[in-house]
Amino acid sequence: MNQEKPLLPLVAIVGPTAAGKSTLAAWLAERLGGEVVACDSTQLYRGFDIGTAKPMVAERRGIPHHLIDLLEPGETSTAGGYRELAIAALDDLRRRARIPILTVGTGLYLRALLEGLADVPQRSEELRDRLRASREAHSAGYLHRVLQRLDPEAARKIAAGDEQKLIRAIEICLLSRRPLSEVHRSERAPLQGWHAVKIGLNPAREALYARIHARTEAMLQHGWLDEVRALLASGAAEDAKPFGFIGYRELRSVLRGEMKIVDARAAIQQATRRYAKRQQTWFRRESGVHWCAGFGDDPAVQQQSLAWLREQQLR
RNA sequence: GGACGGGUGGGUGAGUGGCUAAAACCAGCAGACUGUAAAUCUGCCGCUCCUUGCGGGCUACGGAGGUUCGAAUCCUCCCCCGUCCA
Repeated sequence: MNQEKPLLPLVAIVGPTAAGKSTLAAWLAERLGGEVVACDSTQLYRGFDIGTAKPMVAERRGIPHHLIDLLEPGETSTAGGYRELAIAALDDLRRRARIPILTVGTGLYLRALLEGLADVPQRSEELRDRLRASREAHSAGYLHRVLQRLDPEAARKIAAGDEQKLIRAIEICLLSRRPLSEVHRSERAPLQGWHAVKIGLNPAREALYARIHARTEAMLQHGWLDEVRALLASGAAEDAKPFGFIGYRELRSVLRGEMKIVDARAAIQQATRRYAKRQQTWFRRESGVHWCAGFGDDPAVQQQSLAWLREQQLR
């Protein structure tokens, strides 16, 4: 049972990587009595600092930052796991009467937090291994045919080549003994007690790409490669999840001698551009976003955001 | 100067007479995505017109000619690039 909580404002800053979300968040937090809550699947990992663009201490302006550095490399972040952590963090902020300001790089996590997730089983590695094994033993399109049998409606929505989503869909059907599409129709539990106001940073594409390129250079100059080397030396498994993140995978190849640093840099910049594009595609559909056509460190954007937030909270 | 090899759409690179606006991959663009999401996947990708169709027109495989019903593919000359010989 959810006890009735008074509705408090929660600010979510959405936008592509390198748009200046962290800067804007700290700036707003200073003026609104807020604290920053990361909503980013990669910043959750301890030790993965430079490449995930975690705000450095100096950039935090003394504002507490939450949901950063909580997982070890060997752990796996998930949308559901993030939701739990975030709800706990929000409860804490509520008690202390501070406004949460989310820096949202991972759209799925925000949605999971705000709208809730369907009540479905968690991932089961054993089942997944078995599915992958039988996939090996069959012809192409096998997983899609399996889902077709379990849940034709879901099968229509997932491409035959999308193994990752097919496996999750089949997993849910099997574990919950119900079709996924039916599960998804059931009620989700949206976040209680918070009223989300969303600000979107949407700088011009070319300018964003230029920033991405420059930021990648800066990250490398600030010792990103050494960070990766140290993480590997500290005993983290080379195939641990965060080593698959943009940049970490390329630099791991450099350390293995499989790639030259200049090529890695170009690959990182390109992967980041593509990532930013996917984020923009996702956020474009996000409802109720107040969009700002600029970077979060732009004073005009900052003033505009603050003014807009004040309007919202006066209601 | 001579001998080979090669010049294909933004890039790499298949293609040796019709099924080729031209494979594949990359880049790019658009999109999907309810527990891996910095992930995964899908569509488009010469120009243009419309009655948006397995539709029409135009342009295209270094350049110019030629052979052929038909050429990126064959022939001739020219221009570039690479390797080797002088």
